[in-house]
Amino acid sequence: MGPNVDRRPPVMADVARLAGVSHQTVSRVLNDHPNVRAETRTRVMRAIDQLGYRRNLVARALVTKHSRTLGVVSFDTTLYGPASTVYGIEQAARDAGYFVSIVSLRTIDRAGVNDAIGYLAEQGVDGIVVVAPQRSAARALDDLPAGMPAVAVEGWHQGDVSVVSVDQVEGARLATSHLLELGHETVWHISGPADWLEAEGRIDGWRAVLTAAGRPVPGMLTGDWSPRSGYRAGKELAAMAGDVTAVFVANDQMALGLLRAFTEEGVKVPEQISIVGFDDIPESEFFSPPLTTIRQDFGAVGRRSIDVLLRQIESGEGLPHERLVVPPQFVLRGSTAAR
Amino acid sequence: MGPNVDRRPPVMADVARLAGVSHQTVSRVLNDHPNVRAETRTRVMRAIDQLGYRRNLVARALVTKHSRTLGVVSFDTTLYGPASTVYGIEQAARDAGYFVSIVSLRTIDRAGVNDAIGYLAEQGVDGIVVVAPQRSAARALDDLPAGMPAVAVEGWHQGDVSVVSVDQVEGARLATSHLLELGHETVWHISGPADWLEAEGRIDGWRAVLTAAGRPVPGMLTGDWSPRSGYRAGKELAAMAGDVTAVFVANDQMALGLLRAFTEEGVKVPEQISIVGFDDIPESEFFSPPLTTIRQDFGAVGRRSIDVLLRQIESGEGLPHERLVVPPQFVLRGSTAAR
DNA sequence: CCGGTTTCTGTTAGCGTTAACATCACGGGA
DNA sequence: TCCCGTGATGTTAACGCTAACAGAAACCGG
Repeated sequence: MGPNVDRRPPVMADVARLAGVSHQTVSRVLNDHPNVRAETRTRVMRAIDQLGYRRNLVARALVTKHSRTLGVVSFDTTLYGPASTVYGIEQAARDAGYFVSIVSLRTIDRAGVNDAIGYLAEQGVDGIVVVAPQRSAARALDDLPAGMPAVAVEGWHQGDVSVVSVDQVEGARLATSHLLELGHETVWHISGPADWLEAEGRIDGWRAVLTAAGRPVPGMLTGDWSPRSGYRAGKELAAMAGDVTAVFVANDQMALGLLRAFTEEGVKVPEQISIVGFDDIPESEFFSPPLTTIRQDFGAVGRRSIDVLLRQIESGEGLPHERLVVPPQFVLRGSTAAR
Repeated sequence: MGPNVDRRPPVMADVARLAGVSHQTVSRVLNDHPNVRAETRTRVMRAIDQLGYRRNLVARALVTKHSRTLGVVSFDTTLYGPASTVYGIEQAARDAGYFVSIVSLRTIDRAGVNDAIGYLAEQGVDGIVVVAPQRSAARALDDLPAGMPAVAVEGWHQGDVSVVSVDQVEGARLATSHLLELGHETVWHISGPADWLEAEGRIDGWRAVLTAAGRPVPGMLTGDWSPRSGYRAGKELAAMAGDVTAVFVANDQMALGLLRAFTEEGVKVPEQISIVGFDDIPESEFFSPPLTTIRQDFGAVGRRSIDVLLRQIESGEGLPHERLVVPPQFVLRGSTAAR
């Protein structure tokens, strides 16, 4: 059927020939250049979908030096937090007309993050978002390729890179004060793993409220974010019987483990012990009892980070680095009660 | 400091000049071409990291016609299932030396999936994985760009595209038979939403076991995968008092909602009603009681789909389309008991 | 009806890489 | 000694697109 029997996909020149114009005119039509006669435009358009032509963005990127692709480096996108953040990033990027190329690290360390950034740079991304919740990962941002726009999410700030994050310290404050206001003498804390910035922020907020109120700061248990580690901590706490009346757990999954351990040990929540979690995962509302927790708006974090990044890209570098903080939100449910 | 004070990143020609060779030789070194003298190779290498040169993969893709990038189209990567699948895909792809470009759809319909595929095709991906758990989305695969390697995950098979999925029917069989073996007269089912292929498969397996055993097939309740919808179903079921003794719930999140509703209504699990879930999310083990469920190995699904896709890409089309099924696994915990 | 805009379209020259072919030096067998 | 194969390198021409400039056609006021 006609001249188009060969396998090779059509290129601009083919469209041009069919429409009886130059390839440049086709380019103009595709890029909404104003100076094209309406009739010419429709003729080109007709040729385009007659041939099923799609423009080759690789060739375009080569000459414009913009790929309209953003790189995202993240850690274990199986977890609710990272997954939601990346989702927010992807949505915001696509709304702005950008593609998203993802590198999801198994283990997160400086070298791994650096490699990932390197790959993305070779691939020609216009900017990079690094979801770097760990100290070691955050440090990798110090040696970004020169002139590469970048944003750190939940990252640590010191160098010259913008950071968007939820105010962890404030979240921990909300949780701890709530428990004190209910009349508890002090609040125990099950923290996240050591190297994590979020874990540190939550510890800081918890400790700050306690000392400001002149309360004793109990020894702290450390988990790894998993329900299982919360379960182990719960067993330990349950053994301490009446000493413990209130616990602030660094995330909802560990809180679930705690709840389970308490159920097994016959400890009643919230009658004997009150619990506050962190994150507000979709399940929390249906725990037994429903979990009082601190909500993080991961979607907002993702969107804001793209805002910051695009502003950097489109203004052609030179912008001062920003530090954007998304406020956490207290969510009252059934796992806390007055002492 | 020397000639390299300008901002423009170095290109192959710069490296060539510094090493005193032609740009083609630099290309040869970079591509591990055998015919390069060892001494020349090291000279080039030295020049490369002296200049901090990185090769421009966009230019490379333009001439080779291979971007070494794979496209992934998915739906709500906030959910554990899709998130885990995409994670598996990304890991497998990177191990094979491919990048992954993701489009995560808010709502999934034929037009949306088609657009996404179109964008990815323009961007020059070498192949596409579509996580298409809905009938409507699966149909979009019928009009893939000609010659574009593709794989559907959890998709529907009829046209000429390979499919990788967990055997939903078998999973539902395992769940239902387990409950019958415990002596329950029949098994109720809370299904997933109508258009979803996974929901359909689970209904089929459930119904098949029931009719094969000559048991009555109770009316079916339908949820939307969310804990809340499970909660609503749980309230309904609780109202039916002694009639219901066993429930197979189409996913773990809804099972959690069910558990919560039963707790509120004073229905004891597993004493009065046994429950089996589906997915085995990390939380299930710590529900009260720990949930008996059917595990889906999402990571394996992701990896297998990349296997299939790469085989297609690297053999230069023409391969027969495959249908790969990953077996589900029964996980016995505490939410089921003998009648 | 003429010079000077303005609008439309075409021509040419890259972007940075790899493919294909050309060249050159070297070594070994006839 | 000559010739030819082989290995190492260089030269040239794409890849498909946009930018920059050039030219033609249409328009306008004096």
